[in-house]
Amino acid sequence: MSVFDVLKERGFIQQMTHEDEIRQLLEKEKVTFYIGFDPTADSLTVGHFLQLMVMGHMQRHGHRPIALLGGGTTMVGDPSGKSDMRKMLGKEDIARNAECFKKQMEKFIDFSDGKAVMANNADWLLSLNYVDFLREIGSHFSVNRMLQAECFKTRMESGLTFMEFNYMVMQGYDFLELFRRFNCTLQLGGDDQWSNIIAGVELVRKIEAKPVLGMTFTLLTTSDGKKMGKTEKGAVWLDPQKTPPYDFYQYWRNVADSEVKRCLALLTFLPMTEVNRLGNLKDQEINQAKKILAFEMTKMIHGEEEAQKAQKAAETLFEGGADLQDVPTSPIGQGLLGQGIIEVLFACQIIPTKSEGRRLIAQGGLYVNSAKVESIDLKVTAELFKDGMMMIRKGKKGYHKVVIK
RNA sequence: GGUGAGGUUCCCGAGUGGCCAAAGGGAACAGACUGUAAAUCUGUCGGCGAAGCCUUCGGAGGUUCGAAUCCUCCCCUCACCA
Repeated sequence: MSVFDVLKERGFIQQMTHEDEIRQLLEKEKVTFYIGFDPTADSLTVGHFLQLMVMGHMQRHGHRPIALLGGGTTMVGDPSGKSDMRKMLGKEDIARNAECFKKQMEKFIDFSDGKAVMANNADWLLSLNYVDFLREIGSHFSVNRMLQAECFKTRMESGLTFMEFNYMVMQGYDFLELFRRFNCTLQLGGDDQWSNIIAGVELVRKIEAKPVLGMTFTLLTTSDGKKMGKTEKGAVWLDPQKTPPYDFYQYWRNVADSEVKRCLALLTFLPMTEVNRLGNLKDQEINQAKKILAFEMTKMIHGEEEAQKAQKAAETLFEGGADLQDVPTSPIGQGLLGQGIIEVLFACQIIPTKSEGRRLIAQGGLYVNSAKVESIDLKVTAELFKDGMMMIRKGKKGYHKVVIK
């Protein structure tokens, strides 16, 4: 089975510039391909992870991935699919973010012995000469055509700066550079990158007269079209500092029934027979599939040990048990003893404001050691700490352990 | 640069001198129902609080007993024209 069939079967593929050529190429040759990642934050997200899964599948079938860090393109910012211009990032921030990306990627992709390449488009974009670039590259782009591009559509109403308008040209140029440097003949990316990918494919074909190819993958969205990987706290990050393994596990443990199969196919390496079996479970049974999804993903990203911990903590809290060791914990100082419950929760950042704490108690949504808090006047005393800890439950699933420092 | 339309609480969007912490919708949170799911229903949804107080409607001033609403200047966005 070629990697093309694998990607197709698992539901990755969205659009292709030349379907037959891509299929044949992937079956017959070892292909060097690239996916670009713009370091706009200091951690990758699950959206990036989907791209890394693709890289993983490709690499397993002997193809050579290039992970292209957008040190140059991030200076400009991709307008695709965004309704507003992104805040401009400084060079130092971008470089630091790129380092973070790099470290995280190395956990999933094997970069040893040239099995994969890490590149950064800052290396060629930042030193470009404006006029030379316009003459050599800009002359191959038709503004008339660019304006038709899907990725600018939303921006044609709300406004698009010339800076961002050039993003497509820069990404097109990336492909040309990678083709020249590494004989990279295939660009992959999320479906929001379709316009940018076409730009690159056409540019290389015009200048080099070589049949390079492009293909996009499904975006990680829920069935009603919303982006997945978002929580009330923001994105689901791969960095354990930003999204703790327990929260990460819980996110996937709680995905909607209708997403389970898709997530298993896209975000794990489980064989499709298993994915189909698990994804077709019904009612209560499908919780098994969610546990496996959550465990597998946590394992890939945070390691087996963390995955075990997260799973154990979750089972203890939701299914009963004694081992509370791995539940998220907030330490408090001695000085908070005798204070009101709201003060303590606020200090632990379990509640963002005191008003919200009051509201929570008024609505009966706060529990201390499994007992509903009836009054906002409850004082936190030493008696509430059993075995040195106080269990807080916010709503149905927000568990926190509070311990005294 | 000219002309026109705008900038409202997380988002969309009403509000054009007191009844406005500001309609409605979305998101979010809590409760009921459940399977740590979805859908549905109910409640909450600026902050601090016992009442009450404080901060908010692009920014800075001003008029007024009283301004998101009126005036002045400034900043920004969009459309058409140049």
